[in-house]
Amino acid sequence: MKKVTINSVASYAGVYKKTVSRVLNNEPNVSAATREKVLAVFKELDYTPNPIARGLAQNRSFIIGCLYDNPSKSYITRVQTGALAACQENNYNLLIHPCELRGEALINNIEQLLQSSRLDGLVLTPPFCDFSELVDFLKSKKIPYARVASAILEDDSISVTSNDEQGAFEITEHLINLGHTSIAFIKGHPDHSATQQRFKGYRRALASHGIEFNERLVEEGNFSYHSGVDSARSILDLSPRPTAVFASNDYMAAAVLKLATQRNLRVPDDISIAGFDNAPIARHIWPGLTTIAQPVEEMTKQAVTQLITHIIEPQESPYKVILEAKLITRESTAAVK
Amino acid sequence: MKKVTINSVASYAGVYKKTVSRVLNNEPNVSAATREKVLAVFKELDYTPNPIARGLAQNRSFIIGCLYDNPSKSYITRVQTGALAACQENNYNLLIHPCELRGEALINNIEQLLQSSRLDGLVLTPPFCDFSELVDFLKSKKIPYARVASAILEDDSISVTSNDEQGAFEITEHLINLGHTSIAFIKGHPDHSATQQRFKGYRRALASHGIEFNERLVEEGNFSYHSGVDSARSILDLSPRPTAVFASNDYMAAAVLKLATQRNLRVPDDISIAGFDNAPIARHIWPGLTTIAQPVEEMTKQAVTQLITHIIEPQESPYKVILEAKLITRESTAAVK
DNA sequence: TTTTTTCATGACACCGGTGTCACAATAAGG
DNA sequence: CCTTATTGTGACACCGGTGTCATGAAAAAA
Repeated sequence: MKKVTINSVASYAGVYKKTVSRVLNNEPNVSAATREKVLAVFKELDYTPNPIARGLAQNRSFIIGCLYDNPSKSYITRVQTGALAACQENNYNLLIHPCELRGEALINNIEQLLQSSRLDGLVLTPPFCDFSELVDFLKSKKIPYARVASAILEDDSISVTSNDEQGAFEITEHLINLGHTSIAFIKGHPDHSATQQRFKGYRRALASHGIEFNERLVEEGNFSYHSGVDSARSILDLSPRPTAVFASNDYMAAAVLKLATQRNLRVPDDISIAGFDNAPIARHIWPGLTTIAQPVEEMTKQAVTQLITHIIEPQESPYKVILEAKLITRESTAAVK
Repeated sequence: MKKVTINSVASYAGVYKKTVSRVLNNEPNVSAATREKVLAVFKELDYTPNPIARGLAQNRSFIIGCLYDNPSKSYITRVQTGALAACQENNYNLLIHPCELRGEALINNIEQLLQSSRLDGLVLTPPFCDFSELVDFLKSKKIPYARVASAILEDDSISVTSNDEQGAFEITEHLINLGHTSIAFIKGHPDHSATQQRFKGYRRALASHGIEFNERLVEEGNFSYHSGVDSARSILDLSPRPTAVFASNDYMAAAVLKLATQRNLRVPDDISIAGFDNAPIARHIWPGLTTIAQPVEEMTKQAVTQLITHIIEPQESPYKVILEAKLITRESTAAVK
């Protein structure tokens, strides 16, 4: 495999390399005949432009960075899938960068990343999407970024979200419609805006059905399975025991299910359990979890597509979309007996 | 943030840029005084070399590609974690590239990837690590690669593996020691070498304990949860029903557990279930799954570290390591009644 | 002390593209 | 038919580093 460079193409086609570059970039001011000729040589020599050289000349890397700090592996892979789809369509590459939001030197870490990799832009997934310290830093450095699943919409940046509050409202209402009035709630990680949103939806559903909010039914979790176990213990120890539990994600819901089963409670006969996210585990366990499905891949794909569009040619008005979340009922919720 | 280039550093330090380059790359033939001076300027101007320019000059991209085609999200993220750890230590970046082994044009796809991204090397995860068509292609193109969790050790390339056969032997023996003699087995995806290895270990354990192998107890799966459901159905329909099931991974084992529970079988009292991989789901369900834990992150980290070492300076003898797998007993297996 | 070797550094081309401008050829306008 | 725009292409510097070689100074050997 001898190297095919722009120079070899140029001499082979009998034109100057700048002309080849013009064809490559679909620039105007190239005669149709020349364009055809060069394109034919591309085919014949099987030429692919060197992205590194291009990057050097244009000060671009054709790489997007994806920031995450999330205990849910399934969420991460869904984000990656969506981001990769967008990247591939645009001949971009994806660089993944897990790091801790509360790490001692997040900003330094990111600065280091940007300096060493010359990323063209960043995708901020929860909880980074709502971390103003980081967002402000990126703004000051003029690094393009897009936010996925953020609760903050006022910001003048690219943002693709789904409606967490509404999803939580619907799943709570689903429980209420099944006759439940004592519904425990497990919160997510306080750094994630989804945590507040889902809690709001839960409270709004209670209020709109005239059910009094009871603080003792609320447990603090952090989206991890382990935190779900602790919360579940507190909830199942309550007396009277709630007839339903709504956990802010499926891992914590799975933890409730596990503990309930260990205690010989029948789900959903003795207690209904609902989750959020439609993670794989929701259908891998018995009974399957009633949950809310969010279009995570689609959100991320749209966000990254817009980010790349913006990088290539800065847009006047920021792209903002809110996608629908959908209730999925499985066996873990049933009418109260 | 004005740009700091090698030229600005050079003029600031009063040396020629090549000298700066020498300091950057720790080349010999730089006087201690000059080196100190240049290093001081690095600090003062907060200089970071531009990897793109470097890449152009050295025809390198400082990017490793990670190939996978795996239904297990937890496995993928573990691989990524290990690979990222190695990359970060060496100032490399990781590019992830999911693609289908049996896709119509895998080789074309990979060729395209290599041409467009100028990757410095590839990590092959199962099932790619044992796909000779791809390995031969990479060899012919002289693309450095490392294989993770491969069963083929004869190859003269970097390979880090754990002993699947031995792991399967141990977990089968664990069941036998609990008194089980009728142990069903669910195979993995036929394209994965682990599938054969685990099956071998299962058979060796049976043989070494004088238990006759029964073909009717073996089901074909493909590592997906869904395939586990189908296999589980066949196994639970057998009469007499086996007293234990060993599934080639935890997702399929979880499927067996789900179906058994749906049919009101008690696990492990009525039937023991064992998995493989120690995926998160193994401890997220009740009863927790007895399984084999492999050091996936560590394997990948070592493989990538060696790959990078090899890229920087080709090694004479290929790096080969086999790491230990470990039996983890949980509640899903018990003595036969 | 003279000659040879080693060492530190400079000069410059080069990696493979893109940006800017000059210039000739062609098309449009008066 | 001549002047003025427009268009297609070439020439060349430049992006920010590294490779190669020349050269002068210092150290080692004769």
